[in-house]
Amino acid sequence: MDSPSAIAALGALAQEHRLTLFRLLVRAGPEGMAAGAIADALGVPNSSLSFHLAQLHRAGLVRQERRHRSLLYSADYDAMNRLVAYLMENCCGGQACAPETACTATEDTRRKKA
Amino acid sequence: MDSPSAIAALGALAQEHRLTLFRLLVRAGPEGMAAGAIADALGVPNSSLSFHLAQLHRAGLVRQERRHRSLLYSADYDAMNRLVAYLMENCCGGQACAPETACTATEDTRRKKA
DNA sequence: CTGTCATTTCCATGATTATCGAAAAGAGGT
DNA sequence: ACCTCTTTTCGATAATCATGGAAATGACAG
Repeated sequence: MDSPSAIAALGALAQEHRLTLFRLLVRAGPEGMAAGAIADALGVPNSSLSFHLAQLHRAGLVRQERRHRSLLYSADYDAMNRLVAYLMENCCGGQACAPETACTATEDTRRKKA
Repeated sequence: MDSPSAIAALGALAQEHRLTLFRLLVRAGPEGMAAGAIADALGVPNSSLSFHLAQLHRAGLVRQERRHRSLLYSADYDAMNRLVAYLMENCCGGQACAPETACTATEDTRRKKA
């Protein structure tokens, strides 16, 4: 993870609707949710939601996949973990701290479920 | 951690200088750094740096403490950990994932060092 | 090929944010 | 009380971002 990517990701999350949306997708798991279902859940107009989804997608935090007529969006756990690791990098000069823990729903888990 | 606090924290970090600054303080450890030393390290004018430090402070990510004539700023590891936990909350519906790891330089560590 | 459903793009408006020089404010030391 | 060092506030400018209705796009079923 480099600085511009981290800034893009943090900026994408630093907005009421997008933060709610991302956390919704984190809870939803690797299967994700359709754009319409998300719009219903958040009570946000379609055009606004599309804008926010695009922001999260460009920031690399969210994946897009077509299923029938819908677009399924899902949280990218790897990206989230990389972002967290970047924030905590060399914490305390690397002496006392070594977090490195992450959400375990990686690509492998996803393939199993799918 | 509630949503407005998380948005404030994420927004504070979503800026080139502030992200660099926060990571600098994370590396610096619980002792922190003086505002002037930070300005030198980042090559940012004093007035700009003060603005960014205030943003991080209002977002609760950074602590302020006077030492002689200088103001020492240090990263608030607890706040960082709470933010990360908020992001990953109920990951995958709480089934496969339970990260919960954090930087260990908490207040106790700080008191020991000080 | 046509109709329909799901989603995105366009566009104008209003709101927030970053920048940095100059001046003010706060804290010690003497 | 005064001087000096450190940091913050002020203020104007430029840039970026959020919003939502209307129109366009893309995908599938019949």
